[in-house]
Amino acid sequence: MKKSASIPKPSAKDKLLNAALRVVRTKGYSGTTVDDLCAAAGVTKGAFFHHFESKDALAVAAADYWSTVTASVFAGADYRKLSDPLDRVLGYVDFRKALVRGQLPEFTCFVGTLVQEAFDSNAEIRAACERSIFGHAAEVAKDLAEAKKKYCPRADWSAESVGVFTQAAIQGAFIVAKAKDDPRAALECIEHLRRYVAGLFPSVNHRREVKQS
Amino acid sequence: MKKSASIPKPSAKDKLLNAALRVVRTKGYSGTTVDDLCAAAGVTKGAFFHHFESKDALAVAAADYWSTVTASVFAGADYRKLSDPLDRVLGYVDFRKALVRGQLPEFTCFVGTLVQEAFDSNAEIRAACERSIFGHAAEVAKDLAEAKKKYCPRADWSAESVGVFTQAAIQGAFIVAKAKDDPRAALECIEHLRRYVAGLFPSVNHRREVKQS
DNA sequence: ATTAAGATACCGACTAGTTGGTATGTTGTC
DNA sequence: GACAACATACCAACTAGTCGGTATCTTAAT
Repeated sequence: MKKSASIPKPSAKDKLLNAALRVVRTKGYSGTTVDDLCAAAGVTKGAFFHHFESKDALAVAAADYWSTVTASVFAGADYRKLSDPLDRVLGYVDFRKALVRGQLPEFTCFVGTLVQEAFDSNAEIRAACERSIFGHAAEVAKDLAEAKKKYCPRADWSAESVGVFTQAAIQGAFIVAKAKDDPRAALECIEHLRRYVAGLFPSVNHRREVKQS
Repeated sequence: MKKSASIPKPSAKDKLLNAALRVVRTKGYSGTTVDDLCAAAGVTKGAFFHHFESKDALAVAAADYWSTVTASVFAGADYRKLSDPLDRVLGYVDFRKALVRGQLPEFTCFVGTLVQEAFDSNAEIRAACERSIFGHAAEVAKDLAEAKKKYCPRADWSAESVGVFTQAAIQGAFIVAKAKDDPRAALECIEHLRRYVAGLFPSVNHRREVKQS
């Protein structure tokens, strides 16, 4: 769609999408005005409505954008290089912990925030959030399925379902962290998630947590 | 604060609080207007601002109201009568599953929805949500602490932390259900939570799930 | 190489409708 | 008649979206 070589300077569209991720996670979707987004992106309203039909259309685009941004973050993470699938699964959870840094709006989930507000009012936004969350869950489930096949093929849980649960637990971790205004609350929750996932492989002598860079 | 005997007919204040629980869970907090709330409650704007200083003040009151409503729901549930603390803990999780019925806005968490939007913009709302979530988590932690003392006093997890995690997992379950627009996604997540909690007591031969009325 | 012509990207003043909140009644009860 | 509990009318600020306009980039014929 757009040549990415030579860094042509960020377009208003890109700036608006990035601004949306930041501002919406801070103020919520309804609480974010189009003017807020334009100001944060450093563009005008004309630019906004040149690139997006409506505020809701931007939300859909931003959710899809979030999917690609996060996909590349996880694709490039160190734990992906581990050869053992269970190492990758636990490495994923540890990586999620490592991502909990800085202020809350910097590490919480854009689509998780968005879907809370839009699930009932806009079907297209909800669908975009579903793609993002369940697409990511499916990636986690791939490693889970491999690990299950290798270590406990007869276990009575499905990789898909556990993959979704990892996402739920992490989303919930963000909510309690917001309620307490303390990122450490999220970390403790993700610790429990890790313990649960490790416990799904009772035959394995669990290695220690892999430190993330 | 208010005498509850003899059912004197619902005041505008009560109607507004109940309307807030319903409407905010459907449309989100910023997406809900004062007029929406007045219409849903069947009262006028004058009544609204007679009882509440501002929309934000109503949010705080509604969060505290949510705390009392939910506290009485759980206090009156059958699982509370079980004598064994671990039975009560697992009965709690099963009860949470049983509450997942009807449309999404009917069983999702008011304060979970609210804090997502208000954690950064209004400290009093956030604090009210913290009281609600962590107060409830502490109730769950009471039974967890008793169960731990009875069955595995030397286990390396704290009842408080697990109590908070139960809330996180349930909040996350609601988010994935909203994303998928399917309550069953929440049920599957709560199943995983149950498996995790049960697994914290490895010495116990786990009984089957208690059916809820 | 120049130029004409169209397309794309962007600007910012403007508008119609909405929003939280206010000012001023009215009603019933002690 | 004083006070609480509402109701009605209204407003100033804000909000999503529009619209006429300009700058720059693409294409292709000369």
